[in-house]
Amino acid sequence: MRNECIDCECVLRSSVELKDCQIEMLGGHHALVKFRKGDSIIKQGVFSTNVIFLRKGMEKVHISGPSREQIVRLVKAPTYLGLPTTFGDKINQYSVTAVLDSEVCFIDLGVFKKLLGENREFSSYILMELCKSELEAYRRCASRTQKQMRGNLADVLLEFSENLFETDQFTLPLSQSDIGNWVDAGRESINRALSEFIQDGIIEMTGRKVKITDKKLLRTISQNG
DNA sequence: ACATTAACCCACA
DNA sequence: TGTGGGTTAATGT
Repeated sequence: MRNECIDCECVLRSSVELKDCQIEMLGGHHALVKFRKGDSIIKQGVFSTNVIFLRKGMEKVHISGPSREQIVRLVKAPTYLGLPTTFGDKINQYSVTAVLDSEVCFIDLGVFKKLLGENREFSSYILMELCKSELEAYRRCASRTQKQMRGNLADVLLEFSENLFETDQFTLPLSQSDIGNWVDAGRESINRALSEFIQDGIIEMTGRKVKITDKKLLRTISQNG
């Protein structure tokens, strides 16, 4: 039987050579699962002993706050999911939900820890990823609290076009109220701001399809906020 | 908050 | 397999 871990990015991406026996171990203790958009992959408050690697798709990471659900960030494949939540605590501290059809691999935490112990490069790669992600979180936190809504919305659009989809034309995977939850705004404000962007010729929209026509202006809005 | 539209499910032909 | 009605979620103002 073919070991699908051999060419999986969870191994390749780290640019780390796992030993054959380590790949074997991974192969024997994982489960590949497909999720449709809207499906919940990690549920806050639920017991978990798996590390999850996202092979394909895009997910929103969200946490239930004092009064409402807060979207923390969006991630796309390939990446690990739930490292902080499975290492830090047996109970998930946040939720992850697919916003596009996705493919994920559940890896037993014990096996994952064993890999970290045996393979120094692998563990330093993981450490690096977590550091980058923490820095990113700090940056976003400062930026989001200090910027006006239009600036934040501009950031979201730029995020989609530059990091997530890498095109100027894409289909929003989130509803407007989700975007509101993301940038701390009501859905109506989002709607109005989007209309303004259209008026100003910055974007074109058909349903959820977005085309960015004036990226420079969008950047300006993002900067002065 | 309200009106309009789109998406979805189900019964029925 | 296709169509109308009824319901709900998303959107626009």
